[in-house]
Amino acid sequence: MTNIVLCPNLSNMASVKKEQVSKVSAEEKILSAARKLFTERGLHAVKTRDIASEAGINLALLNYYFRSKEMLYARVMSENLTGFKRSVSDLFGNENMDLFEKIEHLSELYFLEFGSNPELLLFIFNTMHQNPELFLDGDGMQQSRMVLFKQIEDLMKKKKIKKMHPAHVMMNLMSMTMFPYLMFPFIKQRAKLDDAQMLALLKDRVTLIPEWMKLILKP
Amino acid sequence: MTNIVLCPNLSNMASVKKEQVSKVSAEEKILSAARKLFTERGLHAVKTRDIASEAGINLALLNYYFRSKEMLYARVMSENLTGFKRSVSDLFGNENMDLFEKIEHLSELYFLEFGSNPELLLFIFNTMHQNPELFLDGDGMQQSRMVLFKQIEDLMKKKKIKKMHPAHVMMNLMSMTMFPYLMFPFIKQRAKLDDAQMLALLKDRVTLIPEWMKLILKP
DNA sequence: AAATTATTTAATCATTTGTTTAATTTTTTT
DNA sequence: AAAAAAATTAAACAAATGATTAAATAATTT
Repeated sequence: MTNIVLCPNLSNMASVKKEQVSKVSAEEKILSAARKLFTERGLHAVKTRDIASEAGINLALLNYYFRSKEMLYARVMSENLTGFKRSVSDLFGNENMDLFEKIEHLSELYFLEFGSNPELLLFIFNTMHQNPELFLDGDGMQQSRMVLFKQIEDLMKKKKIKKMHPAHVMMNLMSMTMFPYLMFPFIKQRAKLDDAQMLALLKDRVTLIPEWMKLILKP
Repeated sequence: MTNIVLCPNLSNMASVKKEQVSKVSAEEKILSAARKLFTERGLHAVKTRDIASEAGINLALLNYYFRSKEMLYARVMSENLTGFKRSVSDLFGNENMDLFEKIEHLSELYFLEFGSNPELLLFIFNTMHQNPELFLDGDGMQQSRMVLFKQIEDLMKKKKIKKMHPAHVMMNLMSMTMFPYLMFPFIKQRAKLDDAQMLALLKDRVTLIPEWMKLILKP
């Protein structure tokens, strides 16, 4: 009797075999295809058959490895988010770094993460709206934001920076760093730039944004 | 023989009857429901049956009045876009208004348009990515942008504003005005604000953004 | 090598979903 | 009021789609 095993290794990525060196497993192929298609088109516009054919595997393997389309989507999401969320949380929560250092690092973090892959931020952005529950802040993120907010408010009390609602500081920082990646194809087209020029502009912003933030915040 | 008429008044909104005063036509109900649902969830996540039940009408009426789901979507889109695009185009192209006046007006335009309806900008944003062809600039918009760009470059030549790529000026302006509406629910939650407070913040930005832009652009 | 387990496949199932049909009711026109 | 047109409905259709099955193949273990 063939005793099939549903979802062989959903939680552990081990499955290290002796001679798989250059061979890409079906599971990996599915994940890559899913990442690509979900990123481009979102959950509902992508059909399981699209993923199967993009991955070059049989349709049934998708359910064999990931149980359902939704679980595959959640998996891709989770992978995309976890690392990035922790980077941001660590940065915001760092007590040994002042506001302007954090602005510099955040600006750079976004460039490194999304400069070569702008659709990824769009994907995250869409998921935020479609599955906000995946974005409920854990304790870590909440504490980290508290640290940052306190830093902002302290600087205001000491009159080191202009007095304004801390949300404005965050909105401006986030706007200037994230928005260009979200609008990538349109800015590219409207400003008549090629990929290299666009990337150069985004790289410029890594140093420009902290300068602009200083100008905005200077008392 | 009952000679049914497909798509009674797709192009003309006339259909003025004698005594429909307070009664909302099925067509209007469908449009409202479609606007609401498409705005919230996008094209693919919304099913025709969702629209029918939200509108409280028979499923077949959707096709009777709008031929297909896609055509209904296009209709909603077109309505959402046309007016707003013209406002922006007119503003950008106005030769009798200088850069900073335009910044002030744009900032206000966004607040008036999206302050009470933030999902609308999200909808437009999603459509930009899902149906970029609907956003191909007409001649009007292209010329208008040219006017604005020329103004920016002139000011730079005259050393009235700092020298930087005009795209940065546009990106910063657009970022600071649009982004908060796109992130509305998240900013609200994370900054622990209620709707009134959030609206007040957005209203503050109407005057703050032009000031910040001046700081950024001051040579 | 035999037995066991894991992977893969083609075919099929069961819903969902966009659309259409044909009949019925309501409204308007004659 | 009768006739015609328009609006509405319930039912059904056809295609798409997520998921499952059972059998076949490959890999691993004993």
